[in-house]
Amino acid sequence: MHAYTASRISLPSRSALPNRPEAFEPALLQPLGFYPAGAEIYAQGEKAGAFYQVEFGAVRVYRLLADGRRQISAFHLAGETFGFEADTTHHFFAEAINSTGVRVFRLTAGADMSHQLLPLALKGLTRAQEHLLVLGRQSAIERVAAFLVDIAERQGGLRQVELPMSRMDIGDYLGLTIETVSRVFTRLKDKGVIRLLNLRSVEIVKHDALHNMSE
Amino acid sequence: MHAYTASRISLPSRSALPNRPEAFEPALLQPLGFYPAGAEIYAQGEKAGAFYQVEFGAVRVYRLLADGRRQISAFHLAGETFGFEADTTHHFFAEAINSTGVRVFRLTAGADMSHQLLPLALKGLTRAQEHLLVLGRQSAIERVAAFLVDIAERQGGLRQVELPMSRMDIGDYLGLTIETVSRVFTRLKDKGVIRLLNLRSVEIVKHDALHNMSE
DNA sequence: CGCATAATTGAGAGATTTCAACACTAGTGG
DNA sequence: CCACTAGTGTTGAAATCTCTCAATTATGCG
Repeated sequence: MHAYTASRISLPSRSALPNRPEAFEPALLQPLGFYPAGAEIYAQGEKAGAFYQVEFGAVRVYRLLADGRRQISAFHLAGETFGFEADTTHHFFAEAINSTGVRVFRLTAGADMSHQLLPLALKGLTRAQEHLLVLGRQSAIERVAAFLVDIAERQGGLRQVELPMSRMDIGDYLGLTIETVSRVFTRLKDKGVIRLLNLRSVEIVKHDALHNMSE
Repeated sequence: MHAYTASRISLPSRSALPNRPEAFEPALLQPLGFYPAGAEIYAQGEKAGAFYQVEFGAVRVYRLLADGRRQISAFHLAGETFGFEADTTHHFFAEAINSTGVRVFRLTAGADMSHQLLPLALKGLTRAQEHLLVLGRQSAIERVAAFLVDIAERQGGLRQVELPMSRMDIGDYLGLTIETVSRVFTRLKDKGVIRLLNLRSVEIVKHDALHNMSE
């Protein structure tokens, strides 16, 4: 349904990220999975039993309705963790957005990882609940502003934001169509709030304006 | 901002609930808080350090925008657990919807509750992510259908559903206005899918139709 | 019984979607 | 190196859905 081409966008180095990624023991012994653009990491209904940490690239986690409508519940950038499930079954799909390296942490029957997993699960829960406010109560321009602010913060708060995902991905994350996403980008550009350097990178010119818009 | 009056709706007994509530040790020694309709259980920004289990009644957890728009991220019915936070600070508000009894489990520095909390956090995460699909990609009628199906299941899958919350709460949960919620109820009634026994109780006549609508 | 609150209904306005055309981009192969 | 092509993004116009504003009805508690 979706076909994506690898991009040459370089994400900020891990040390530039606001939240240093956790080091799980024995992290270096865990297998590193490589996924090309669009590759499935796991599917809804599949047996779960691991969690994942993005080394480089980006991941989308989503769910589908019967008629193909898609809701991306989260993007995961370098250093971030995803894939834990309440059940022994995956409730969502996860795909590499572009060339992505993922460290896989298998959950073994013996080892207890509750300590490490609980803060990650709680962080994810807070994120999801905050996103509910965006989807439930914010206008298109507020949603895009919130998205840009969020991504910018996760990339270290730099002026320039690199978007690893397509407009369609952004739309499916924000509950909007690609046309609306595109129109809002144009509106923000015309207002002088952002500059579109190219399709996948945005410069935030009026950081305050963007921030105010999103709350 | 909101004033609610207590209702006389009797929720199903705990034994009728599909998921038996966890028994946390030493549960019976934990204080039982009583909250009248509309009372605050905790506020955003407040110090966290406990989690809560509904004994009777119902709770809404929500977040506000600066201009007063509200998004309810979850309702919690008898037997359900809520209130764990990633941080030491509450990111949301929690209020009793009507007269509600809540068991409070303080998190003490010594005791480690990761084992008990992780599955609850993961369950909450899955719920929130599923709700994202509803808010992001479903129409008003689909949202209300999904809501009724969800509440019905959590009340034991009975034909008759008791709604402890107002139309405004439902609207703020589904990202709709009260007028739209009301119109959708009327539409579902006219289609013969549900019957409105009174304002707070709904009989599901065509369960399959409702279920199909919500997916 | 009566008042305040909550819910329903109607009509018009507004935001986003849909459908359609066009432009741009990146990768391919001549 | 350029033309070609498929995919991606932008823009426009009309349609649709939900919201807003307003009036009416119903409910529940004192």
